Amino acid sequence: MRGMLTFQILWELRTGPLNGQQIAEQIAKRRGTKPTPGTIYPALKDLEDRGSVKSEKEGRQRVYNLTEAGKAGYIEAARYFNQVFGDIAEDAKIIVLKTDDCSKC
Amino acid sequence: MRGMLTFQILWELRTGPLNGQQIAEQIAKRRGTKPTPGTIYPALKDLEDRGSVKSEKEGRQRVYNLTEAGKAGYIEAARYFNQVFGDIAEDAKIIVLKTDDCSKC
DNA sequence: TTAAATATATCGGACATCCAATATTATATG
DNA sequence: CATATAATATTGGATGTCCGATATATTTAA
Repeated sequence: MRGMLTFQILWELRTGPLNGQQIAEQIAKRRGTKPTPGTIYPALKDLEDRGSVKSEKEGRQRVYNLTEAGKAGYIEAARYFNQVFGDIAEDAKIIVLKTDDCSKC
Repeated sequence: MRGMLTFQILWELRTGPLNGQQIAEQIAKRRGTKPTPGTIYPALKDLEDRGSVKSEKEGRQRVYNLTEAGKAGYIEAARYFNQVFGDIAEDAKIIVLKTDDCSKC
């Protein structure tokens, strides 16, 4: 699906400003592997070019924040995600619950 | 995200055999636009080459079914999806509920 | 002061998605 | 029988993802 990385970045930024490496670490927590700089920085640059995030350089770190447009875009993407994946996500959750139960037997 | 289209195809096939156009229509129901032949048939061919689905030609239709490997692969992909997107999906659902409530005010 | 570590930034290449356009095959309709 | 429709199949191009490698900038450690 297109746009899933940027959607995840917007999701991470919804709670407050983060720098590039922090975003990568948050994504790593969920997906198990840390995205490399070659993944994170072009995506952040693209989001900034499109006006969804704004960054401020603080020393060697660049801190990223959602803009108003970014918040609106995140909500729109969340609605679309729910529309496309809502049922799929429910099934996935059930599968995990069933599989975990079985693995405890 | 990589692999999301094939994950959706496996999800549609989990309930029984479908042909290419039926799969496209099921995906269209959720995402609002119907994938074109250029999207569906290469993806189905790849899934068959990898042993996740098996097809049988019936007249001008080719009917696709999950294989045992496909079922296992679907469960694995569902677990990964839940791991990466479980929290995101919950938030997306909350956003939809809140936005729908507001649009009714 | 210098070296190491951290953070950022870029680029080329590979993979997956997505489509438009085109072609082929098989069935339905006139 | 000829035409239209439906389904499949393929290809090239564009977009997004993802990475490894490399380079630059800044802070920290030796």
